[in-house]
Amino acid sequence: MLNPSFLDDEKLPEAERVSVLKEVFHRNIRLKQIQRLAGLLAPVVGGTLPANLLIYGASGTGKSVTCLHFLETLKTMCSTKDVPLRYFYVDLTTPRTCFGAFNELAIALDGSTRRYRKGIALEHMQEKIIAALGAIEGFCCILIDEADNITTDSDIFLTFLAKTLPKRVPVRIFYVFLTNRIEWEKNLDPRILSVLKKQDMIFEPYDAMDLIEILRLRVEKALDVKKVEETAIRKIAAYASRETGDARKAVELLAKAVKVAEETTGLLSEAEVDSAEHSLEVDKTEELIASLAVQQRLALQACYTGLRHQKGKLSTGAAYEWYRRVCEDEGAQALTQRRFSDMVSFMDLYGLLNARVASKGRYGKTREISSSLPQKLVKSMLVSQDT
DNA sequence: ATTCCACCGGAAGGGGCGGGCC
DNA sequence: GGCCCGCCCCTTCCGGTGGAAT
Repeated sequence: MLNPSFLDDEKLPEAERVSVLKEVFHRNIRLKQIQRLAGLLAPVVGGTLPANLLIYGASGTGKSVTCLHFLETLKTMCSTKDVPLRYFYVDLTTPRTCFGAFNELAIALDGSTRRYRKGIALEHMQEKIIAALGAIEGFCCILIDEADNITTDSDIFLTFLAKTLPKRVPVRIFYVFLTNRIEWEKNLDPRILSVLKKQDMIFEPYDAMDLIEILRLRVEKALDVKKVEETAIRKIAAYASRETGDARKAVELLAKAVKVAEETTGLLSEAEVDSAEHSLEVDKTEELIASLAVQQRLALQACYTGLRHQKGKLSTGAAYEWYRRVCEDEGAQALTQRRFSDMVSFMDLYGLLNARVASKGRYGKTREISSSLPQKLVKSMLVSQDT
């Protein structure tokens, strides 16, 4: 491995990240999307305010990077025509409250890195934002990533964007909202929608060909190309595109496969990819188990201890008995069966076990709980929790 | 057809706590 | 920093349910 950081975006310095992205776009990936963006936002070059834009697309389809890249080009185009354009990026990737959203916006606008103290009145934040925008002229694009991620009072935030802000500042603003939830628009206040006067656009997931290009680029940057088989890349792309077409996942899988290859043959072929796929799945499950709440972990532990003693299926009642015993051992307060029942359905939902309701006629109706995890994982879980 | 088992899963209400707001 | 309200977790209560048994 020559330069492993190219397999992990988090570790890549900003400048490198940008140059990698440039190359992605040079290879004509996302070309269609860029052309559509251009079609919709082009008016600004001629000095007209374009409509606001709402972009849908699953995560990992390159919405953010494509938009950032495009806005950068748009900016240079504008400057050759003497149209002043600035753009700001508001990242709501992690859920924010209404206040938090204002905070992010303020940070993006005034360039400060520190977050504003919480406990400041909302109006104060709004004034800050207005002041920052009041200082600039011409056009301004605000790119709001994961706009659906505002947990509370998103109406207030959006109303401010749509109504208050344009009135209070001289700069002419247009927005680009990114979201991966198609139904977001539906739970918005229709009045806000009408003010926004927006246009929609959809980002298709990457197809296998796109992913192959992206992976090749990473391989060229990060690895000794001779040690990577073309078929392996294709396989990764196939895995990723079959699932969601998420480029991040594809790169993640590549990284894992490289790790596997390093530990074994030193050569990256299809076999390593398969093995990486598998171990990635195990990692995810372990992570999921580790992140469970205490009670849920106890319940899970109880189910699998029960299943060990009684092969096959377990009824809710029996599982609950095990659970009470486990709780006693651990010195924890056992919850009610009602709650336990909910936890079982929860864990079924997350694939940590199978639980389907079945009627046993005269002998009642219950969930049949059975294992859905590989034996190895179950063992390591029970061992690690016995300690 | 009826009974009845062993739970399901909705509703309502209590209580603790953490985040929003000043 | 401190207060307060909303949310989440939990319990209690209870009507509902599919199909073996009778």
